[in-house]
Amino acid sequence: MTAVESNLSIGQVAERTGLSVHALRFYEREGILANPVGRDSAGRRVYGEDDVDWLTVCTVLRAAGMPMPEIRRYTELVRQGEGNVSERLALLRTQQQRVTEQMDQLTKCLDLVAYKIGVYEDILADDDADD
Amino acid sequence: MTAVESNLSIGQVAERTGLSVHALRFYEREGILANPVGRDSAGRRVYGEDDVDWLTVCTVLRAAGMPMPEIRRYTELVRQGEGNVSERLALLRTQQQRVTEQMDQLTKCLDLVAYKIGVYEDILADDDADD
DNA sequence: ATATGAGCTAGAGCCGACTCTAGGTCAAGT
DNA sequence: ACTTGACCTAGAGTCGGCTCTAGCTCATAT
Repeated sequence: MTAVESNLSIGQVAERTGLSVHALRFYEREGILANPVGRDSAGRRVYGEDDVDWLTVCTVLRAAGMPMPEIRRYTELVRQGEGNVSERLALLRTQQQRVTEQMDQLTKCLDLVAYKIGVYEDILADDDADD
Repeated sequence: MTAVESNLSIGQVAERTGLSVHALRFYEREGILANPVGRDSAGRRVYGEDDVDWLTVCTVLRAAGMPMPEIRRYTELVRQGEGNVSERLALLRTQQQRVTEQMDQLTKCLDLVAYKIGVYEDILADDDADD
């Protein structure tokens, strides 16, 4: 059994994932949780360690620009279980490509910026030499 | 003399830079052009080759997440000419750091995604073997 | 008993960076 | 003469991803 129930409050999950409590509620509404979040007797959310793990994956994907609808779709597929591996694969490959494209752009920018920094550093060095 | 006046229309600049004509007008309003764009007798914008060059730099910076206000500031400094090299340097170093941070996140995501793709590929391969 | 703090829902608001619309000018082609 | 197409301005609208507010319920500490 993989029932790792550590019974975390939304605040604790926020702390662990770096997401705000607002964002966590928002993510739930958006269907971005592998298994529906439980509630205690007072209606408060009760998260498990596995939710934290899933949310951590999601933050990595989000930070790399994967759009919410795709994350939601991926979440649905995971929730459904077996038998949809090729769709999951397709989503991940799309993301993989998105990431490599961004990398290219960042590299381009880094080259440009490094070059310009070099130029400006030289100017400053020459100015100092003039003193 | 560096007056490279090729007299380009906004449409031609859009084509060359990949920006929309809307975006070009927006950028002008935002002060994102090294030298103020000229107008012809009918009030139409007339760009030079150097504007295209500058806009190209800007798109690279934008694509790497440099915010408009910083691009505007950088543009102002370039417009002012000499004597503000260290502020330019500071802006570029900020951008350099922003870019490397993004790279880290993308790398993290790429690792995760590549790992998961591997897992799913194995599953598919096993399924095929079962046939 | 009451104040504090964490949580709840539904829904409004915000921010950045465009994008689009309305209503107009102008030059060239048919 | 008139249509087409590229351009103009001012300003409104859009979209994604949160973020915040109002008004509420609880449990715990003083």
